[in-house]
Amino acid sequence: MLTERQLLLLQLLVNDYIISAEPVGSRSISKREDVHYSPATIRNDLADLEEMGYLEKTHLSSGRVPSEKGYRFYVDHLLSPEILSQNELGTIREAFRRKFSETDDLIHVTARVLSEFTNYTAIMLGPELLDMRLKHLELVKLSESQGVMIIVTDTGHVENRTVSFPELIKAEDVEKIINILNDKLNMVPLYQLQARLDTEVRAVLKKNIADYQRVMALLKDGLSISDPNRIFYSGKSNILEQPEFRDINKVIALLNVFESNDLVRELMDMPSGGLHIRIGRENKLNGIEDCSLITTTYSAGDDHLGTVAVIGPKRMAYPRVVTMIDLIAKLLTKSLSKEKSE
Amino acid sequence: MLTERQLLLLQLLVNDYIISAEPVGSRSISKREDVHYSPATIRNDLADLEEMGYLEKTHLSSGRVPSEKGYRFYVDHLLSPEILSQNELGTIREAFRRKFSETDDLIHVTARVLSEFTNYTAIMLGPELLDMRLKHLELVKLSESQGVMIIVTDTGHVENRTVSFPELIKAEDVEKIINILNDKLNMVPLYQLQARLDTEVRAVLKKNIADYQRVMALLKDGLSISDPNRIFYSGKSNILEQPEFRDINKVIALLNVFESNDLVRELMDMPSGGLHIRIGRENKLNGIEDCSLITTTYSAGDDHLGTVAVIGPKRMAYPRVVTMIDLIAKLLTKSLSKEKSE
DNA sequence: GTTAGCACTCTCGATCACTGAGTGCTAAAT
DNA sequence: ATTTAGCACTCAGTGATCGAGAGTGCTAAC
Repeated sequence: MLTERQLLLLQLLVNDYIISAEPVGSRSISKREDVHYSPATIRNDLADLEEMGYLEKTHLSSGRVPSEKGYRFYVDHLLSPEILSQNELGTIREAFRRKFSETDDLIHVTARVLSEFTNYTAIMLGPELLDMRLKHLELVKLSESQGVMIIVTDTGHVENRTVSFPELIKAEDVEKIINILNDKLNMVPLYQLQARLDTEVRAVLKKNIADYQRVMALLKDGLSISDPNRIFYSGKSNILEQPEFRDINKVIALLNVFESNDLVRELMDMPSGGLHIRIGRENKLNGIEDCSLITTTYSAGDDHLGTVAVIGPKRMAYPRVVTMIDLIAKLLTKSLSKEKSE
Repeated sequence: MLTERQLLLLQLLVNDYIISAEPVGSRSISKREDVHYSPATIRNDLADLEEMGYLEKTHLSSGRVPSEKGYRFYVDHLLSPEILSQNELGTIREAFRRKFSETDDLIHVTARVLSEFTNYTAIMLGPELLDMRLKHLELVKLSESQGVMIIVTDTGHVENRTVSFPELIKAEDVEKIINILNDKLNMVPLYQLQARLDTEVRAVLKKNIADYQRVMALLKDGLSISDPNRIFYSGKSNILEQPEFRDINKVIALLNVFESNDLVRELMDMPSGGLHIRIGRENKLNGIEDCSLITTTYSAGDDHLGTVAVIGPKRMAYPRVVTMIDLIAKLLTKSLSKEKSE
């Protein structure tokens, strides 16, 4: 168990280190106004904390730096969210007040605000596409042989894919097909589309459409939703201003992670909704051992949850980021639900 | 005027420097098998080339490095495109052979191939949205008050935006409106949509729809195309492996440029189609004084031109990149036109 | 339990000498 | 008239050395 004083010292040390990025020594802690222990006393406690694994030294006679265990303890027990100034709060609220013509737009703005107010990198992950339901289908012919299949989901998300038309299909037939589909597949979850095509649509098509087998092929093709949800970033270069990223190789490793959507999706995959903090190696992913990730979820109507995250160095301003990401996820949720029901 | 030997030396020196990234000395040039001049002779010529502004020294007694003027001369007069191995050619062709469900997909793959085979960063800029023509409009109601407006262009590009519905508008009315719009606005360039709404649609709506003023407001809103064309990147981290980017500040400057779509669009704006090479400061943009940019255009049917670019250090493997970007732009054009007319 | 004092460790920056690569210039060779 | 050999000179980079400064651990006194 940690003594009161040790708790205090750990907290002060982490706070200090977050700001300075330099190993913190006993003397500099003891100089603070709110501390009236001598350097020697502090040294003893720091030595204990180090022995217990909460602190580390960069070399034999340096000041201390929090270990991952230390950060973990800090965020679990010593973290008090930062209170934002009225000023900042106002600016952020203002950013969400304007009208957004596209959902993508709103997501972009959210990412930008988050990265600008934290000075780290913001990552936005849309809700799982496959969980959405079909609201409307449309098939537009572009030329004799090519067309676009458009899928609108219940959240207002729009997917599109190019399809090649069987030759000589008639315009009325296209209309008929679309009507059948919209009738039969309304509000079906996207991941079931393929299956329902066989069970519910095939028979009707057979009855109504001449060349129904080719049409089925076209539909199968057009309704294959493999496309994963999109990922947006903002402030990628912010993280580079952190002193821990003066080493180019770390930068390369990090940017490589960002370039792989799969990795990022894996990285942001959390066991439940709400706020999560992953520190350093707790992220099971090469290249970001020196980063911390804070995620939370936002909702895009009903139970469609998206994820918003901030990634920065382990030495992250946790109090501020926690407050910020929480606020911004709530504002985003509000904006999205307003769009739906206003 | 440059002598034969000077031309040769300039070419050899640039080629050498492109590979080694180190200042090139007279001795190392003279050691090549295809050169039989002594270091002293070469030194004299290099001194002349330097005097004429084609070469520079990093310090008084260092080897030479090409100046921007030197690179310019090199690409204008000494550049012979690299011939790709059958092997590489095959792999690249193969990548374009598979089926793409979305145009975006194809663009992504193009960017990836280009960055992987050049080891620099690829940038893809879609055709100007505003030049496209309206092929099909759709208005989908999501809830009582919200809907999605979908715009399909003649190239198969799909745009969408959320709109708020006037209360109590009837489903048949929505259908009527859409029919009118599709009738009146077919093949109108997107940049004219707003204007045509007033001149051609207003009167018809007035006759047919009860609450026509509110509907007009909705349409005005939904048809405002301000959204600029999208930009894709691939291999952002490749460029960081170049020794000239060991300085973090250059990296930050470059990534900042990448984060601003406006800047990148400005950067890639060329006076004409076809291949362009911009070296260093020829790019009028802070942050990329040390980069070269090679762009060319691809076509997405008719006269919709998009731009594809490779950005790397001034010391770029020009012969290879020129060959590569040319090949890939052609393959992309072919894939896009195949999609339309196959 | 807390603090003062002291010897010890390690980093960082400055200085210095040395090496190697490269140049410019002059005079000899072709 | 070119081309080349020879030589003195310049400069970046490396490694060794040194002192200052910050910090620690330990012991003994408060």
